[in-house]
Amino acid sequence: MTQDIPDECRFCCLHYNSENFCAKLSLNDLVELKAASKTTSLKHGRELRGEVPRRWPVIAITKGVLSLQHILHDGRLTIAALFMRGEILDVRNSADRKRGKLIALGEVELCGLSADVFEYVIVSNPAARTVAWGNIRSQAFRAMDHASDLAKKHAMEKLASFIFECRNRQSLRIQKDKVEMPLRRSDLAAYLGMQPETVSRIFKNLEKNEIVKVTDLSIIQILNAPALRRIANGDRMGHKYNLLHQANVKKGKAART
Amino acid sequence: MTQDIPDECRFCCLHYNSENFCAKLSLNDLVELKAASKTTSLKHGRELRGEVPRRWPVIAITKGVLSLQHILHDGRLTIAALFMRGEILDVRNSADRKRGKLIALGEVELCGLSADVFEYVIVSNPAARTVAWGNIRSQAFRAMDHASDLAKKHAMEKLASFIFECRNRQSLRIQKDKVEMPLRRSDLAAYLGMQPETVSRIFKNLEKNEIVKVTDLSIIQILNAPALRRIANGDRMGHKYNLLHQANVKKGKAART
DNA sequence: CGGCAAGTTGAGCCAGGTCAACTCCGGTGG
DNA sequence: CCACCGGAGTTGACCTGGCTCAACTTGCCG
Repeated sequence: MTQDIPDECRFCCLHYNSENFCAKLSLNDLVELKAASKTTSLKHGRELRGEVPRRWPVIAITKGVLSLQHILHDGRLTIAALFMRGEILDVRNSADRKRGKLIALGEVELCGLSADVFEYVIVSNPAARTVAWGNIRSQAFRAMDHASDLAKKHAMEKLASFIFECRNRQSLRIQKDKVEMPLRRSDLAAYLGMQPETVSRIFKNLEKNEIVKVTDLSIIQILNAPALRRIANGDRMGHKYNLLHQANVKKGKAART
Repeated sequence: MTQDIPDECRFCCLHYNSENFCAKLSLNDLVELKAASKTTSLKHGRELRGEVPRRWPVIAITKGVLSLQHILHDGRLTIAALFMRGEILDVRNSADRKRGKLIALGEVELCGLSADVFEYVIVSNPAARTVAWGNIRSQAFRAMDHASDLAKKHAMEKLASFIFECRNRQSLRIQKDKVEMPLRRSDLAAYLGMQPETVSRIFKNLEKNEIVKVTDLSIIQILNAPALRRIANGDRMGHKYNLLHQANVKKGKAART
């Protein structure tokens, strides 16, 4: 009896994109994994919880952006990490850590995999293992990069870094110099550890200096990539743009040396 | 021909601590892995580079603290992550990412493992695989937690969180209420995204409020754990301690409600 | 005991947070 | 078709936590 690729998989980026996990599977394994999986979708702002993460704790994002949110006692909210299409998030044993909630930013579709079958695939298929291992490693290193951005960069530098992060992560590029930001301003602020007001001001400033152009609130066109790169890397030269308080300057405060 | 546990392994925490990677290995595998490994030590401030990370890219920390440092163009330095005794750090393919340097904080000893033999063990030994996978997952989640701390917490809250992080990570506890901080103040500041001066002021403040007592610059005694916990969690109540600028208060600024 | 690095203390300042008002836009129903 | 509403984003004015710079103290090593 010959089996065929399940329809849901055929049009799923984890399968048709040859670098992703499911693309590495044999037909048999794919069918088996599919049988032990559960697809769901989440609307903006909804939390992923309940049966899905408990019974299918290896979560492959097939569409949209899933965020890991932490909330402090007094209500301050941060987005600790973003998970985008093609990534696999392993939430096994997440009960024992009282870590944050998984909240959808925009429309999210995902495919929960059974831990047992996932484990079996990891052992039997070296290519799939390499992809999965590389995936979690890049999550770790990305989180570390992000932590170091938050630690020492100024608001404008963080935003510049994030534009590049988006560019690197997005699978489908619309146009060479355009980057899609699949987040609302307030979520962006929560991820970068700043206020929506500040995000707005920084974008305005970057536009005034003709470094980027914001077309659609979620599409950023990079006009001056080298300058943006310098800002992201914390070059002192970027400081000449760092004029959030232009008003003060106009009011007559002396320009710095 | 009967083999014995290699001496170096016998007294290594990765082996004698039953939760760690090498403890899960059969004697044969242990001997084989040892044969394909390379131990080194690094003095404070030295970078791990050259042959070791290239030829033995799976690095098990057996003693001390290794840091991943990022440096911005204008010299600002951050510690993106800390790797402590018992942890395994996988730096395969780290060439293709222009990510930071691995710098020893204090005396570090480590055991570099060959990628091939490590991979073989991962496949053949489920218990070892679970440990290694769990290890990298906790690195990822810890980095995310840290990122979210850096994003929204105040200096005192970050420091309080870090005291708990140290307590949770340290293998050997000296005394119930004492935590060892295996970092110098300036490294601590680099990890928490603040200035050494600020770290100093915060410690002074915590001592004045009898929440902790600093005995040895690297030993912190927790006097009031619930209060420290509240501060770490961002409870508003913590604000009553948040008086870095006591001078201003003394000078007559009105107390807040 | 002398010299250097690490840590501490003080004074002043500024980047970005806070608060409040306003604009923009998509959806809804009369 | 337009008036209304509510949430997201923007703008302005002001304030403050923590950075900066500089001077000082402490601890460590030869």
